[in-house]
Amino acid sequence: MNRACATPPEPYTIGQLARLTGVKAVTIRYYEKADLLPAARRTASGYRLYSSVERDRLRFIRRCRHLGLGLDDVKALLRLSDEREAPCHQVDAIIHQQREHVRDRIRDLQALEQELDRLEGACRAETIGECKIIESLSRPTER
Amino acid sequence: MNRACATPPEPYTIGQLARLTGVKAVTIRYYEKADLLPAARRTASGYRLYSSVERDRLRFIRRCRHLGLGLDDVKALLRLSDEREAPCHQVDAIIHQQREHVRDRIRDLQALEQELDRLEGACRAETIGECKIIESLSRPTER
DNA sequence: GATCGAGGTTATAGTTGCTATAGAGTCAAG
DNA sequence: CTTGACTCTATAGCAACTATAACCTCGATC
Repeated sequence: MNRACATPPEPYTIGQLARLTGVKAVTIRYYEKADLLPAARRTASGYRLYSSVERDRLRFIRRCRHLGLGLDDVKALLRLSDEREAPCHQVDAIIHQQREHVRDRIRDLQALEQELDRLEGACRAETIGECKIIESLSRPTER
Repeated sequence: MNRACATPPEPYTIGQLARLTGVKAVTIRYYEKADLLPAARRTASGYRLYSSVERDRLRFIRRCRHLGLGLDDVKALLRLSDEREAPCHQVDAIIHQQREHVRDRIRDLQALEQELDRLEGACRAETIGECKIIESLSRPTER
């Protein structure tokens, strides 16, 4: 039997939850400590036990992280997602800000890419003494 | 007199070097500890003293960092830049790899941007209960 | 000569989001 | 009853700094 195939019955151990969500057990414990997950119920011997509630919460977290959101933003979204009557502009704001963030980062990286392109095309030499790359990196600048 | 205007005479204190290179004094000390800079000469009272050699080295480092290179790569480039007779294909390789790296990262972020665009356009609701963003983040997935 | 502010020194802890390690206990199967 | 997979805790490490504390030094001013 492949244990990855069948969905185990509730409650889940931390390893089962890890397999169900794609979040490693160590990371789950870390999330608990970081207050993204409530302290888990325990067996008599101290093993953590989880239900589908935590499973869904973890999947939510994983999706947020996949969007590049920081844990603080994830925490905010988790809190917000529980208040179904609250206005959702705060949710919009977090996503919007993240988009701006990503956009800026892309622009930065594209500038970087150009610079690296330029640099990579520059070296036609055999030795470092003649290498345009090193030369370019060593060239004096205003500052 | 604005101390940022006139270039101070050598030797430089750490603060002067910081102003000359745009690298903060704390970071300069950090670079020394991280072996990117040799241990500085000191005054009788223990102040670090620098010359134009370190100034140029720091500018080199700053340019590399600006290209997104890690300190290990910077260290390698610094070492290579001193061997003027050595072949420069290792230099090329570092720059090339970094370009690949940046390219990959851009691709990742562009996918992210699309996803965030989609998400941001989705919410037409007033309350979180109806918010498509939260819904989208909560939706069950295969894993 | 006392004092003041700017600048220097060290060592240590914090940042982010985990990951790795050590050393121990638990559980189900053979 | 032993094996092996799993779990527990606590601690340290990663990258590349940044922040803090507590102290020392320098040049100028009163």
